[in-house]
Amino acid sequence: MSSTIPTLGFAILSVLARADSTGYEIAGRMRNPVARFWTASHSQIHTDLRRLLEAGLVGYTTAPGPGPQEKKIYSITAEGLDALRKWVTEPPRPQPERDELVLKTYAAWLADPAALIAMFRTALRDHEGRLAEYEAAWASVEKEAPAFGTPRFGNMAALRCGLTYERHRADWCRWMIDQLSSSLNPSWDASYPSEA
Amino acid sequence: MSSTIPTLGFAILSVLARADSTGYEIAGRMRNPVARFWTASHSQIHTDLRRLLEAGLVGYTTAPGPGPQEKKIYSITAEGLDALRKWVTEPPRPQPERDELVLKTYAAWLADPAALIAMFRTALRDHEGRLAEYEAAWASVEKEAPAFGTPRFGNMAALRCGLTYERHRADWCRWMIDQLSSSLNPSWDASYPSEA
DNA sequence: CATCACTATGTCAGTTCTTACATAGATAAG
DNA sequence: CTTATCTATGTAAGAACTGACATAGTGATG
Repeated sequence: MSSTIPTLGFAILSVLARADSTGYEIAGRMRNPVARFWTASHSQIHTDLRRLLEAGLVGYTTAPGPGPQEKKIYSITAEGLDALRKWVTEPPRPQPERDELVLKTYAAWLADPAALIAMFRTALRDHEGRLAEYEAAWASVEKEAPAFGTPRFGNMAALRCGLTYERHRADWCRWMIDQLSSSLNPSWDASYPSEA
Repeated sequence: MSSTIPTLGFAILSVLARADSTGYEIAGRMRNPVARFWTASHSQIHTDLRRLLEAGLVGYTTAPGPGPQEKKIYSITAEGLDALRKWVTEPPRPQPERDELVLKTYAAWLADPAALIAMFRTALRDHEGRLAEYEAAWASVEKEAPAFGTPRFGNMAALRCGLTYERHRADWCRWMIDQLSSSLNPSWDASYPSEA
């Protein structure tokens, strides 16, 4: 084929395979806790929707919209579903690892430990917040035990990854805070009253 | 300032803060296990090095090179070190989460479980391989217990993150394989000999 | 002796993505 | 009554990045 579908295209198809949506709703669904793994701005989603449309992988019906343009409710076509099914089991291409916090960590030896502690505490709070969200969602999905072949199975599987990811991240942040704290006060391990 | 430094610029500075390097060497150091968190192609690194040079954050000396051009050994300037130090403790901007394997997982309910198992087994092998690398590196860095203020502290901290990340990933892949296996053979939990 | 991998720099076309701009109705909060 | 937020679509400039091309010496493998 002349035009290849970018990964975002498949992310869009993955959303549409569950429910017909407007471009705006697709963006929202990708920001939702269970599906927070390929976020994109609405402008990029609109661009890629047009390409999916040209490739015949999606279609749409119109409805009156709030703005000057009509609202377009997109749905996946049979060809789109085929393409998505085929793509799912293809080996993922090696991802470029890009993590700003780890990069900062790599250069952390140059900076002020106290400022670093503050930064990691903020990161820890974020991760703990998301972890709580995921754990609540997990509790309900685990009881349900969704069967393979239903969309809820996909939710559960992605959620499981998010859950253990946030756990690992929070643990690592705590470890960093510990390391940085003991570098501020090297005699922490002596732990006897300072005003004896 | 008119031109902002992209994150890759700081990744380059982080490498140069440890040792003077050619553009080629920077790319290599960013591919190295301990620093696998902001990879980039050499073409992008050359582009950003020129911008860092224009901003006065790096300098270079030349030496005879293998190709038609001279080899340029870059080093970080005092201004570059200042900029890097300042950047390190600034809160990281929210990262766009993009994970192709998790995206495939979200759509996994549409595909063939056997093919998915094969895909996750491959992913598991990759993660276990990197985990073994990281664990070996960790054993040596832990004995050393590098002090804050030395580059080895940065190595240790980044390595720690990579280590627990690969652990979480490998665990998740194993969990996925279990889930998918039991969907293939739903009576696995009965576990009595099939040829009794 | 040929071929391959490694070292080393650079350009260029094209893709992907971000950010800002532009429009506009409904609904809720202050 | 004003302001903000949510719904909803789109354009356009520019940043960031990929992948292919181009050049060329050294050293190792076969």
